[in-house]
Amino acid sequence: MIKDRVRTETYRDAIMQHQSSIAGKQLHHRYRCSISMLLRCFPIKSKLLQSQFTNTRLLSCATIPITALKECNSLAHAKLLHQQSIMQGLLFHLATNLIGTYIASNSTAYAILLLERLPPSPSSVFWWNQLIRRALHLGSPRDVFTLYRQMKSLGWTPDHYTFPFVFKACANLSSLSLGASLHATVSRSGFASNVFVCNAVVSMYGKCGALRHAHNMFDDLCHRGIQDLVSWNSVVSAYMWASDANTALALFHKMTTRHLMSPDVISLVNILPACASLAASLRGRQVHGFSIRSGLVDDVFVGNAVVDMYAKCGKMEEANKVFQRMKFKDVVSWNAMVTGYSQAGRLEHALSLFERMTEENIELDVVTWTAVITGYAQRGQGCEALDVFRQMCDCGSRPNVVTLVSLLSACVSVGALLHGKETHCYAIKFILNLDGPDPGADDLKVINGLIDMYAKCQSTEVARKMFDSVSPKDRDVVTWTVMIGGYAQHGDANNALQLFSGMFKMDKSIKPNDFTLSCALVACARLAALRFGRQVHAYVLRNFYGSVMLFVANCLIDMYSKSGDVDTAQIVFDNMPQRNAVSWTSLMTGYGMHGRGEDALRVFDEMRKVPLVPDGITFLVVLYACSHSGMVDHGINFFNRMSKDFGVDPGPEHYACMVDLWGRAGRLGEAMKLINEMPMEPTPVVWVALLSACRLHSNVELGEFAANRLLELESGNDGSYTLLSNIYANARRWKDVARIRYTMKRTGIKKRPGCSWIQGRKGVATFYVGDRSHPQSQQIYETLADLIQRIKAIGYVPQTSFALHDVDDEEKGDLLFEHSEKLALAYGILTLHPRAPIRITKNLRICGDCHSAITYISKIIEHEIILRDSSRFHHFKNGSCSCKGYW
DNA sequence: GTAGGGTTAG
Repeated sequence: MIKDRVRTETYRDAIMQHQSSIAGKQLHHRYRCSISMLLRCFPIKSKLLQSQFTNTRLLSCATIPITALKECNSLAHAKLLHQQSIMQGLLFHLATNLIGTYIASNSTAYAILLLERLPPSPSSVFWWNQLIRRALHLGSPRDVFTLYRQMKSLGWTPDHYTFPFVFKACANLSSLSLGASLHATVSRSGFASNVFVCNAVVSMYGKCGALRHAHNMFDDLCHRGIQDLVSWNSVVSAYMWASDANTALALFHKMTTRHLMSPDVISLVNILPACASLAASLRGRQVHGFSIRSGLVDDVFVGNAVVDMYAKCGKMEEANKVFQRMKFKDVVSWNAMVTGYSQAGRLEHALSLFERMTEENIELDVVTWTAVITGYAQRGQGCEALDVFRQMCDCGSRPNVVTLVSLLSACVSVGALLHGKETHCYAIKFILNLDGPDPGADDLKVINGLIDMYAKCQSTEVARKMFDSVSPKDRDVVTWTVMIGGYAQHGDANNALQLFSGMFKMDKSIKPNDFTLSCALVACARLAALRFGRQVHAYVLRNFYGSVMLFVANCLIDMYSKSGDVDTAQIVFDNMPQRNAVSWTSLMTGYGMHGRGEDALRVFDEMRKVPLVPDGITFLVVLYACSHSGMVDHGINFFNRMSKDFGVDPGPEHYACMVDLWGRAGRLGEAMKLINEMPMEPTPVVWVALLSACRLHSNVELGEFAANRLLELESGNDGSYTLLSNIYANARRWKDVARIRYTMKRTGIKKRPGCSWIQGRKGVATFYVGDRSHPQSQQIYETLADLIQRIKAIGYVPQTSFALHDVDDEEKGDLLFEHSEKLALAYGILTLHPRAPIRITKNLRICGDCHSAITYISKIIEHEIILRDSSRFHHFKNGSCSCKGYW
């Protein structure tokens, strides 16, 4: 009956027949027949059957024609086919179909089960390759190795299709050891002549950071004459991985000119970033031209790379032109533009593109968001960056390592410790993977960012704890650099130098880079640690011979001038192969600090001849130099010309400098007049300049006025209280002194203790006021007492107003004699070679009495005394000081 | 029938 129906009836009828056999609990036999019939007629159509097939109890006795099942690819079909081929004794013939079906339906475990039972044969290696390829594309390089080892242990021989996949897995794991041993296997098994396999080797070495090996393999291919375009592309890509864009470009050039290879899409997307990273816009333009002529520019990858190349070369107009003409744009095209504008500091353009992306329903990805966050961070708009981060999270976009590092730099730019901590929490929750024994490369980037953030947000101790928590073997040069830099800028510069030395001792293999060296030099400059600075300089010369990096050289100029040796700063400057605006201003600042205004102005003139256009900072430095050298007329002249002749409008800092200039020269009326003429509200620095001048010239009324303005703006500054208190003390207004001292006590403002240190023969010795902790303390005080006696005899009179106490004059004198700079000087005289210069650094301004005493002392000793205070340098020699009273 | 080289954020 059923047979008849099969011949004549429709699918619907057959189904009905089937259903009735279930409902009527018909004989098993009939049920089997109904399934067979349905399958025979309608093998794929029947959803109902698919669900029935999984019922193995029913299927175990049904015989289904194999042809009906061959083309199916669901797991259920595969299982049925598997079962039927066993039943019908066809498994061996059908195994490969089955494996394919299992792989296609993501059931690799079944596929492997079958492969384990199959006798190895070259033609069936195909299925292992399929499995391996699948694992690779799913991003599981470890599974690739498991499969590779499994197939070998079962007696299969990998072929020339297998190896490229496995090499790629090595590359993804960046495991040179796996890659190299696989390379050995390949050479032994006679695949050395297969260009596909060899190209994969080149690529693997490149991605594992073994550039030399990659190039050797490539040379080998060339030598045997079997290299093709992919070989060239692979080796160029290897150089790009090693960030050697110069060689990449040279190879590309050789490939196109000498070997007459015609670049393809991949050659172009390889070489355009090389042009970009070198800002070689001319070469980039040539490549762009070629891509237009060859029509390859229509490829979205090429188009994106061209846009990015122009953007990185700072040619946003060109980038935009290409972007506009692109037939097909994807999110990368937009990102390249957003990033370009953001990097060029044209954040408004970036933001408007960002908005257009939203309007045009282009899905923003993590790169888009990160580019905007970075744009804000670079501008110092940390709050906006954090807002964008929140928006990003709200939109469901997952921040990654780069986003977090950018966000941390945004926190740094606004000193937002709290937001930094929030970011830290976020990192722990979602980004950092701290389960393993040691942090991965991505983890380390975030940890480095966190150390940097804590150090720069005034939490050097937390930063140090994090630094210590990273095991020395896991630290990279950035880890060391951010910690050293944190100490140099925001913590104790001594710690920075200690850590810098410790780095060499702890890890012989670690090499400081230009950032590390700059941070160490910043610390030296802070401490005026000339000897340490010279050692760093020597290290630079030994290890970076002929290529002292611009940044480092600028720091050397700063270090030498701040350590009292501006002449060596000039030598460093003279020997620089290239200079930027910072080099010039650093040198001018150096001369300014030492009161060598004439030299500063000479440098300014030379700078204009280069020619370099002076900006706001240049003028600030020039005015500073004039003011510290007493060159009042020059200063006034520059101040008047800067806006008129150079188009640079003076800011509050320029006004402060002018107030300083008038004030030091004792022309307080003119200083006050200038403040009144200011087009903007005076900032604290302006009032500090006036207050200092009032202290210098004993003007109580104006001093009080300045101090009150200052305290309105920032009440927590101990310096302003001290200055005012000194003014009162000088006028013998002890009640006012007491009032100030009371206010300070009440509001918890503490006067920073004065501290001086001196470059001794063995190291640095540090002194506080009245310090008796030094082992040679007794000799130091004796030397000092002797000196004071001797200079009193030649006319020195202690200027008691500098002692901040309402006590009788004799006692004040005693306190004065214990000032840290005097102690340091006595120690220097006691321990240094006769005639060796004595280099002293003080954290605050030198006290007036000390200045007078040291001037006298320089008359009776043979040493030159070079003293740096918080404002400038004083070179004492033969009874006079280089500051000529301008301090 | 499978394979090698690729764009954007720090």
